[in-house]
Amino acid sequence: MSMQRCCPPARVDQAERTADASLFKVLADPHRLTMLATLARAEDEVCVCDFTDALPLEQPTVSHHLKILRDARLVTCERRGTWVYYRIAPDARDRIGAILQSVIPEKVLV
Amino acid sequence: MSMQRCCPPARVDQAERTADASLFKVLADPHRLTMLATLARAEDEVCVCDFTDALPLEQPTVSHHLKILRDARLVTCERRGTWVYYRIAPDARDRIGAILQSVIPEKVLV
DNA sequence: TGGTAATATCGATATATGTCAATGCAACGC
DNA sequence: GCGTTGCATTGACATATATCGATATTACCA
Repeated sequence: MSMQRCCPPARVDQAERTADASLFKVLADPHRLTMLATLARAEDEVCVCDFTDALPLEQPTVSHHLKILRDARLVTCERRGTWVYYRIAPDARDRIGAILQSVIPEKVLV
Repeated sequence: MSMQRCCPPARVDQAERTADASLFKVLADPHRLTMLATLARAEDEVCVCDFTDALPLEQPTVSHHLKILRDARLVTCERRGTWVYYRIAPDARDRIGAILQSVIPEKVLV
């Protein structure tokens, strides 16, 4: 007897997920998460020097991570004098939440 | 005049974020997101062969990605005969949502 | 104008990651 | 047992990423 198929073929999701994966990639570093958590909890903006002081990273590395967060538009920045101040983007959480919802939709009880 | 400090020093978040970052790393690949999205939408379980058929990846690569999802306990699997069937872990969404909440807490309107 | 301080960028390097061919292993049918 | 099929593992390789020293840039102050 010939082997039967394993099962009715499942529909594999066809949505393009490259951009979503890219955003998760931005989140896939503990120091960037620390930066985001700090910015999310800050009353106001946070100076780059605070990160440089507090994180176990050299200044170019801090700057590198901030650029990745900027490019992903999860944070915004503003220079005042020699200093640069960062804020979390107002829609940062919603953007991540929306992606999570699109990948694993919340089951609503009927 | 001497330059003043940039600002009252901000408290940089001290929580350990390595494990959180690791979970986001698991999500930081478009093919793994496709697998999760497929499993999340499946009525029931999904056979590995469906992924091998539908994704533009060779079988060892599919197996590699599934192992990463397994190790992160975002999916479970069960062998029946020659075939192996995967399911999304029941707490997958909640675990990711909890991390998002811990990094960027939702602002509750007062 | 010249010096200093804060941040960004560049270049180099070590490590991590995605991919696949080759191989191993388990289960099935004959 | 033997061949076949589905999936996992291994090993190799190319690319991506985190990190840092060196340097550039910008703004301030004397």
